[in-house]
Amino acid sequence: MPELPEVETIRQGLQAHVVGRTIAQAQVLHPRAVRRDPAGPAGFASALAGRTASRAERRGKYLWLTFDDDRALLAHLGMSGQMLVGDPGRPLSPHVRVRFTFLDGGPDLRFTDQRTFGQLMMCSLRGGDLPAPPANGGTARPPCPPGLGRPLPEPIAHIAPDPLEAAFDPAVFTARLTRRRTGVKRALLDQSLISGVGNIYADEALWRARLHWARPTETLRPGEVSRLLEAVRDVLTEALKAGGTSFDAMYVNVNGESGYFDRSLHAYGRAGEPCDRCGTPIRRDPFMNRSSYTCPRCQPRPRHPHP
DNA sequence: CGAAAGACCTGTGCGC
DNA sequence: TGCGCACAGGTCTTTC
Repeated sequence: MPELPEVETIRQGLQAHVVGRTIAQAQVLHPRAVRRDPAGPAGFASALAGRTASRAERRGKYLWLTFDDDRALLAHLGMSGQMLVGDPGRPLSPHVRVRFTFLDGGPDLRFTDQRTFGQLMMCSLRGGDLPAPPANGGTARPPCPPGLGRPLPEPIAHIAPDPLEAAFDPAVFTARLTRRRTGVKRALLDQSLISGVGNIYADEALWRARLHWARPTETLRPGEVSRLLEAVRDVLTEALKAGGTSFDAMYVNVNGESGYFDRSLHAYGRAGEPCDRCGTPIRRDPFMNRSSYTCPRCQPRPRHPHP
């Protein structure tokens, strides 16, 4: 599943292979892929024809291409979304939802999404200081400006900063987290509190921080919160490092199910296998219509778990 | 505002 | 063989 590290890898791929090229045509092959775009499939397509992206940016699991008039193409990959760049003549797989061709006749871009939870939409950028134009039409600006208050797509104004961006404030996060009345894993998955973390990396971070998923947020001590935050940062950074080389060929397979981080997983999906720290079998619990994996010894259930 | 449940999707693997 | 069902799970919407 594409979480922050996978989405960042894709962003880098789009920056390298799509930014700076002029779109000839955007073909919507499945209307559900643009269901949130108020202009509909035809409006979406006509809004993109002839445009040239200036940057590829990301917050949490969202990524977007910016254009020079404060409009943006916003993308979320959902559960199974992929961005594929390759020979425009290759066969069209059945799950391609949107296809972009370019005036240069080079590699096309295909948004492919088996389970159709992902989506694309055109939107406006709001807030922050608008980006200065590139000095000489090149890549003068960093691809993902670290500054506070950078412009964000309007539809994701409610998405909190992710822990790898400069706008992330640990003090603000800590205050908001401990004010919650819920379990710590629910909080980690709440993208309006902290973004970029999904079920896999939530379990991994909790395992590293030795915290149980049902631990009530209001009982977390400052040291535990900083331990958790460090674990989240570490797990995301390491996964990014492990996957960061997968988007450099002409045929670019940028997907979230690559499993390149599988070998490094300590908890997720390891029910019954021995804990890498203490050897106790990892346990699987039902959680929010999915699963949580914990070491019953390293991550003891709290006395008063949040239901 | 915050918390929780339901809806949205489809391919895979399992038991019967 | 074939059928139903649990499972995978991120986000938006609705309800309280």
